[in-house]
Amino acid sequence: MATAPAGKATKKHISADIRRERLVAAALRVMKREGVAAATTRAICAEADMPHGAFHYCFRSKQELYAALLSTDINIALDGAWPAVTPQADPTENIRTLLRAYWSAVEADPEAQVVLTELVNLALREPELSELPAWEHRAYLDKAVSYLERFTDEAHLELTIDTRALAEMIIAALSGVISSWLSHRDNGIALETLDNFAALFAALTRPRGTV
Amino acid sequence: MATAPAGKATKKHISADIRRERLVAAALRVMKREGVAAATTRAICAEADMPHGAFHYCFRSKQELYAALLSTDINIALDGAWPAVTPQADPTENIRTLLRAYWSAVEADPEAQVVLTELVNLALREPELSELPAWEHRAYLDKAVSYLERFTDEAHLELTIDTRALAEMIIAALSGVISSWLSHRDNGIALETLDNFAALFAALTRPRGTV
DNA sequence: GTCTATACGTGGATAGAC
DNA sequence: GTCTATCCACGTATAGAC
Repeated sequence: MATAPAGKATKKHISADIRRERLVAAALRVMKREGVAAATTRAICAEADMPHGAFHYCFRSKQELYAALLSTDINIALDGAWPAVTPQADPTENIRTLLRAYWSAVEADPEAQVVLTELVNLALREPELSELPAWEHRAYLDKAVSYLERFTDEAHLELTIDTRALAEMIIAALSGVISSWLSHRDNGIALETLDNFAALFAALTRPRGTV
Repeated sequence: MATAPAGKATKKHISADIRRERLVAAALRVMKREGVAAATTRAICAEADMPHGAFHYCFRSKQELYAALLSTDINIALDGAWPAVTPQADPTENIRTLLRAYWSAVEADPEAQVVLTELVNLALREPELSELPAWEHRAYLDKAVSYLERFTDEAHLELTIDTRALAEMIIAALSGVISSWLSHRDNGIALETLDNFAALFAALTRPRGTV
């Protein structure tokens, strides 16, 4: 921030932080376009219009870049996917809205999903990165739990199943549908399956106070 | 088969077919142990106790090996996972048995699942292999459909939803639970989630003839 | 801090002796 | 058919001039 007066540098002087951001963004573009395997340090630097040497004074190693991608950049797109509750509407409709909101984020940027699965797969093999998928899963789970709490609260419902257990099912349904979609690439089937899941999940709610 | 009299070869003479099988098996072992990325042609040949040069007169390219793995070797482990129906038992129990049978195949060889997801991911990027995941998905779907038909027939039930749609949900639930499990590695949660799904899916059945 | 040039290892694939 | 030796491209990472 306040450390770069940038006086009389012979070459362009860009703060390392900004360079990091640009490299991460460039990496993501390359990965979406050509796959994680094709995102070599050379390709990433070229995409970011930087010399190859820049990579290693922004990141100590390539794993550091993977970590940066997994911990920040990817999930952002899905952070806004937890919609408002409409108390007067059907439980089914509310949950369907939830699942559809998530799905439309996927549909809006399918390549990001492919990259995400590739990165998670990669991370599961690297001991230094293997906790990131676990964190990510827990983050999603917590998001789902707090949505369900908000939902049951505002719609005056209660669950006939443990909240966390239902959240786990929702996450599984979402990632399962995505996984199937990656194979068949049929948006209609994916959406229909999610709608069917919504109806099932709604059956696990009842008006509060009902015995 | 009948083409190798193996007369006076100076070096060991093994039919190319057998070599292929051994290489595929060796590749799978290496992949389970160290990941798909580590399964180089050299590592595979070393694992199979063959010289490196053997690889390329058994397979034209490495992609051919990937294809062989994806189309035959991996799915076999899960082929036996569709259990018998117990007509006198609960629908929930029958579906739970189905999901649990699949899951126990996963639990028996978790590394195989990791490898499978890695290979599918890889195949999704290679145009020449990208149809294999689609085929695999359809194969699972068909298996699930025929199980459901057998199930509803033998247990005198009917479905309140399209058979194929339910099959799609079952596949999604299974792969979703696996995907979550890859992150948290908690067998208990996975099994519990599957049991919960079983109860939900059973709610989509009713005794035949009921209006 | 920035960039060029290079080191060093390893990948898939092949040529050519046996 | 089989195996050894080699080719060539490309990966990450670093040394060292500016």
